[in-house]
Amino acid sequence: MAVFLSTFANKVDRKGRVSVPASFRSVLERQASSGLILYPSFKHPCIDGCGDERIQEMVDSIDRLDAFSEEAEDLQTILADARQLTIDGDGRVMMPKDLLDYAGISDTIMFVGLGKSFQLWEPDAYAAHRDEKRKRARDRGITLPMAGRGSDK
Amino acid sequence: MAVFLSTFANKVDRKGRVSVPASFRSVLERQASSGLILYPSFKHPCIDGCGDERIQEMVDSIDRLDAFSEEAEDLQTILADARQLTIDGDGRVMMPKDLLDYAGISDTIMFVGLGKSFQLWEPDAYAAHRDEKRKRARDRGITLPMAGRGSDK
DNA sequence: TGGGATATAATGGGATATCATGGGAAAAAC
DNA sequence: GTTTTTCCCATGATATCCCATTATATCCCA
Repeated sequence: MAVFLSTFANKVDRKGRVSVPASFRSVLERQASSGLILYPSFKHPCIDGCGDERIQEMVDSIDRLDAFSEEAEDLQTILADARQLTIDGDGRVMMPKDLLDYAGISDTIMFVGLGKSFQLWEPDAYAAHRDEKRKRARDRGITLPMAGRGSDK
Repeated sequence: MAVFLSTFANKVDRKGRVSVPASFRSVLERQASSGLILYPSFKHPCIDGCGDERIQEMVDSIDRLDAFSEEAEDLQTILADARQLTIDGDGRVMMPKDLLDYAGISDTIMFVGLGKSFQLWEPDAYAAHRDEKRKRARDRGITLPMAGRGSDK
């Protein structure tokens, strides 16, 4: 599997560990990711996550902006707040407390696949967020502008 | 065969497994699909399905949008709700319970070929849906402009 | 063109492997 | 020396693999 797909609800144990969903692990391994990178979302009360590949792309993208622009500075805060977690032999990571607090997570984490990246949510918050997004998508009339096809025009 | 055609009714066994129709499997294999992707339909009480190829295109398309745009977020909900199922040695997949619930499926699934994709329906719901669609097509007088021909202009 | 023989398909069930999770002990940090 | 982290093993649930059975479709040859 090459992309982060689907959602998974896993438990945070008393030591602060969580199992990374097996399918997410296989995506990360394929990226030769030495682990997994998390940072607080600046749009939502959740945690954004990805592998090394994606972070590298983000760094390159930011680098392409004007060096001292406000935009570049804002985006650089993502890098400053990011954490690199190593996955242990059982497929788990230690969740930093401040990130859990930021997302309002207590004992269960929703892993949400978004293709090239993923998010971690508190289950109820995610349910609300998902409903809102789906509703908006439906109201607008969702269309998939597919790459590499005539309809893409 | 290169496209998903015809309809097939297969049983969901007590373990939640279903045989993917052999002709659908051969289409997926031709795509080098390691499996099959399912997600709840936006428009109907049924499950949409396709191969890896199509999802990969979708991910690439979304990736081309601005990383934190609303449009990208709406489209990502599809990825979050999608499931990748692997086809076992006997040509079967494990159906996730929530998808079965969404489509109201209990013990029999209708596989409906739609060319480049397909749908899974509860048999009675599909019969009703099919009648309605056929009736509408007849009332309107259906026409099909074929691609790649003079008439296409 | 029959009509039996041989694939292919769908389905069922038991054995095995994988995954998520919990807890203890060793190692490292403070 | 106490706390925190890392490593290792145990467990239950669930998915996966493997084999058997049946039905249908395809093939082959008289």
